Amino acid sequence: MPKTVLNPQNLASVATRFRILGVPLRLEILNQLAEGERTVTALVEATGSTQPNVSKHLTTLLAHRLVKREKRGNSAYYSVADPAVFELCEIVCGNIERSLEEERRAFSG
Amino acid sequence: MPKTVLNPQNLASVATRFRILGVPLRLEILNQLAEGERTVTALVEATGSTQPNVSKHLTTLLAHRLVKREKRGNSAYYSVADPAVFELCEIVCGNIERSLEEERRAFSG
DNA sequence: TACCTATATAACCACATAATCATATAGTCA
DNA sequence: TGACTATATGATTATGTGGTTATATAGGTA
Repeated sequence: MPKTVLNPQNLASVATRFRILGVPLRLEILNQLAEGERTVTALVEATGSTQPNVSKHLTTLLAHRLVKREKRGNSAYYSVADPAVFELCEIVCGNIERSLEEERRAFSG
Repeated sequence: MPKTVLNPQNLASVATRFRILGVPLRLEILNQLAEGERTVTALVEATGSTQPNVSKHLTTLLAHRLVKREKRGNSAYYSVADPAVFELCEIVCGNIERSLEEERRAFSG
């Protein structure tokens, strides 16, 4: 199964997608969008970052199709393109938890 | 559920883990290790990269507990620490496939 | 028209890091 | 011991990119 997943043609694409997710602010944005669509302004307030920075990350997320964009009136409403990304985060959290647990056991002997 | 996963304390850890996976050569290494433990030399040959480069990436993967290391004789045998990482790749591939399919549909009308 | 708000973008800086080269370390075997 | 192999590491370079500032664009409203 992994061999199918990681064949040479897909390898770069997969790596790119991981790299996109490897920025805390972008994860925070996606986390906000998990609760529903949000405007840029709302995301700026929620994350505490600057408007150009949030906007740029949204552009990146959009370019890689991790979010969708809908312009209504004066605002741009962003939403998660594929909720499956959250499964990723859960698996990663599971990974980390197991790592830490193992580390703890190794420490405690 | 996503809120639990992406709480502020874990956000940086999760992002880091994604960033570790966001390098093609590291994915290629993990892909090789999916078939079983490998020495550094074997990974150098399989990937076509240089020995110091492979060794450095293995050190990174080890530091973040994505691989395990066992020294036997003159060689170091690396193996995957947590097979769950391959689930990540499958999900990402699913994401990408759906994106491309959507793009294709949008193009074909 | 003019003014306000929301969003995007261009220019720039600073930093992280992937890759390379050279070298060091460590184990094996004669 | 010395010679060989395998692996790790330090120094260096080059490149990518996250963040900031300033500005541009566009829609709404008077």
